Amino acid sequence: MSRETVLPPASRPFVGSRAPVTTADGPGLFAACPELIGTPAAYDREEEIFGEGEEAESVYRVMQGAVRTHKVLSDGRRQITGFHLPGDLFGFEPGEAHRHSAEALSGTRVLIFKRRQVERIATHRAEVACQLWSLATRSLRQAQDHMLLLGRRSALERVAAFLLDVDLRLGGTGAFDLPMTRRDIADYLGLTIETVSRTITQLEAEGALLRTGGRKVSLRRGRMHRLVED
Amino acid sequence: MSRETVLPPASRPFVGSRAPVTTADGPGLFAACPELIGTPAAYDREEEIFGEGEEAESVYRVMQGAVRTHKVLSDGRRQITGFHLPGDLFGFEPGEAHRHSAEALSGTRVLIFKRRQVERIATHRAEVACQLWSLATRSLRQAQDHMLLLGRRSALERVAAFLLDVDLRLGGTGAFDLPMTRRDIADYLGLTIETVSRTITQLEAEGALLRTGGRKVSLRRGRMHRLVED
DNA sequence: CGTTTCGTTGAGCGGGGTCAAACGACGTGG
DNA sequence: CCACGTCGTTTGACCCCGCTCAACGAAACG
Repeated sequence: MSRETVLPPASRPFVGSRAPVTTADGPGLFAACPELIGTPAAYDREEEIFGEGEEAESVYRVMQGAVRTHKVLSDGRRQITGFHLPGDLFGFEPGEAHRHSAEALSGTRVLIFKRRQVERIATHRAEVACQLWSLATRSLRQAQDHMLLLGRRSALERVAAFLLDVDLRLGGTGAFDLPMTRRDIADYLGLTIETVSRTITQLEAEGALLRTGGRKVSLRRGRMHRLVED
Repeated sequence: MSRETVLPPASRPFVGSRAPVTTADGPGLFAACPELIGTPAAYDREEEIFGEGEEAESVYRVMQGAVRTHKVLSDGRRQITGFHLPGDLFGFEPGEAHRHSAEALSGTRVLIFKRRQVERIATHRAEVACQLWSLATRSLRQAQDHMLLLGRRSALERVAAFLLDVDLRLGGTGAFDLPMTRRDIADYLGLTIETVSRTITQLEAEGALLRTGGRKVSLRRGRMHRLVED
């Protein structure tokens, strides 16, 4: 698998973190930890970053692009457990092996941290360990919110909630370009691609969004929110 | 709300942890931390331990009995995010307020730890912070497994997987007493009580389990496992 | 251009939901 | 001790949301 081919122009083994990382975990994880410098890497669209069962030797921070993590059943049914956008971390595992697979949704740049090194530092620097803790706790909360969605919400609510969430994480302007396919959305929401498609059509018919070509959408966030209605 | 009325005989504000806590997080969380001694408390069946929105000032460890944590939508739809058996911890939150409710399933004893105190200790004792981290990561993994179940498994698979899981957590003998109602099971599995009931009937008809009165069941674990497959 | 992948739409079906009734295990009071 | 009410569970009848199968349109790519 050739890395770094589809990627935009510019330096490939790029250095430092100049990406607009203003999301999630504040001013950057491990900020208070200069000896922890990630190794930059880049992945093509659909390229696997790690697979289920592989040894979990690294953790990752998205700098640019987007990543999905998922689990699969033996018959192919897939559940995407999370999308990771710039600023997000992923790849932490409690044991020695990954219990997920991870792939890049598009040309994606990440910083790689050695798991052993992170753990070693955490064992003698409480503030780093605390960061890891709060990070994991935040992911846990997200996971629990998603359980409510998967267990108890209708297709319409799922798609509406999803679009609002992506909008928020992408800047909250109400207009954005979906970084994932219908299949990815379906496998995240526990639906089929047909249902996702039909539901988006329905949302457009109800005036809750506008399809503005390709994967671009523009949300009427007021109407959208009324559909989710906590 | 009268605490400690339905509970078995014996001392109510009971002291120490004599319960058979051999589960989950090994030889007891905070074991390496003698200054962290939990305050014992007891709750009746169906009694609320904390509610969504309340200030999250404590974390809890189950010593005896069982606890459920859940989220609800405004129209009453409920998703149980976890059952907590002896040895388990619950009540951690990333923010200041609980984003769940928690109730006792039956007469239940817990140890209460002050969140502030735990956090204070974690900030200067890396090993405690690491324990918290690995705890959260383990919960996260469970949550992700449950997402796969909620998003992609059939009713039969859900119920079978659930029964196998409870069996395992209750000792793995194959015969046990379900500590929760059909409603709780349904709200955990994203089903209705009718579907849970019908599915158990079906499992019995297929010879995968035996109903041995009340909530007692006896699993044919071989057949059961073949239904979950993966 | 043809080919492939992705997205949309339609027709029909079925798994699981809804509504309703009856049953069994308890606990309470006559 | 039994009549009665309550609550949890089971079962039946019916229906609908979302899945399946299939065709077609629209980009992306060689």
